Amino acid sequence: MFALLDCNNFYASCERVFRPDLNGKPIVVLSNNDGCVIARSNEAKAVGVPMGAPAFKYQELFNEHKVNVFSANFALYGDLSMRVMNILSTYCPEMEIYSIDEAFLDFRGFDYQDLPKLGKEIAIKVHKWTGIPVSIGFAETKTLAKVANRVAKKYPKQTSNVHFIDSDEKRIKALKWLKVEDIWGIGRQLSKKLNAIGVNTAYEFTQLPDEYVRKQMSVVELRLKNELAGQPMLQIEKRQAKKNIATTRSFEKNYTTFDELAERVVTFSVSCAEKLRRQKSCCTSLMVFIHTNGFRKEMPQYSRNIVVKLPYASNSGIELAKFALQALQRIYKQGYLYKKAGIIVMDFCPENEVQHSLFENSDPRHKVLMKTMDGINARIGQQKIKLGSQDRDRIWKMKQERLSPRYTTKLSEIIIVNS
DNA sequence: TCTGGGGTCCTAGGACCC
DNA sequence: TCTGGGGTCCTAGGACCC
Repeated sequence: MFALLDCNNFYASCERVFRPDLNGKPIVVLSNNDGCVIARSNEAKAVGVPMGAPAFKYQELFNEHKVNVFSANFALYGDLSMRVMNILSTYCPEMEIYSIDEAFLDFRGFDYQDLPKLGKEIAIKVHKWTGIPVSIGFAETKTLAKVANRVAKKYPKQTSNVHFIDSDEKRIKALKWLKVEDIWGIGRQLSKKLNAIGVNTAYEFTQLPDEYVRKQMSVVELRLKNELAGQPMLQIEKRQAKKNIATTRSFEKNYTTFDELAERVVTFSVSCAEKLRRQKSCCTSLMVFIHTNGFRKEMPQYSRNIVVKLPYASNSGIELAKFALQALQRIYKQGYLYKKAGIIVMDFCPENEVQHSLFENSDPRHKVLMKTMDGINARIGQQKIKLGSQDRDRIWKMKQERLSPRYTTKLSEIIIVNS
């Protein structure tokens, strides 16, 4: 049996942990710059706030239903996520942290355990110890565990937040209930295609011939079909080094000059370099992109990206910033209102296996310098040491008007019980 | 006025090799 | 008159996930 544990409305639930007065009340959490809705409590879903809703368009609805609005507080969510995962790791050695609020557990071989009982125990303990409510689905494949999890979420009372698919009857019942677009791995495009040929439920999808799925779709969907039929095709995956790393942001206002964009590009490069060093990789190419606000159709639009191959592998913020700036120079055009920019670093190699070049190499002094900078920033706070070409005063100048305290990671913001 | 950020995998087609 | 068969690597684009 595989289990999938998923935290219910995770970000919204995090906001409730230290604010029990918000239980039963609608909550939404907004993206960076307080742009759009990225999480909703059940009550917020019930009053009709859709996922991804632009906050400014829904202000009236928020007011009308007294929706509690929060800016994303990733320090809090990350810390609570870690606590949840720590508890899970005490139950099962084979675990895959699939996202900030989800984990697969491999219970194959737990033959003498009463898994239904264990599942309930896990759900209760996580809730009790962290304040985060969770749902758990058990089944013979990861994809079916996802399905089971959905059932548990949809029927919390009947299932006590834990659902088992342990017979063919239950499997078929769940698949007949599940809409095809709700299958893990079937998105908007594929469900449109499937609906067009009369396939509306997960069960109907499993009845398609293999060759059809393989030809009309791809091996991924064929794997999915087998998984839904109860044949495990996916295993628990070990945490792997990333193959791409990105730092991209929308700006709080439009930028016009090269210098404004350059500062952002340098800062994003420094951030990518830090992330590279954290996983002990160097990159050998990088992409810079800039674009105007695509939502403002009446404005002149401009959008370009450029990929540059580096002459040598590097994870030095100084070097990446230098190459990124050269790239920016090649794509920047005057006369546009820029809304977003980003850096994506690609083509990695391990930092201790860098192929040296005969003529041009990464400055060896940077290694020591970066280590020192990382050390200082780790000790006294992010971005305390920066490059001269970065804006000294700003951290991420983001609009975050509804930010909750960092209850668990910042001593000065700890909750006061009685003052 | 205001619309997020960060990832992965697969396929088809072109260029090239012997 | 007749024009093979088997590969690899790379890229862009499209799909998906949270």
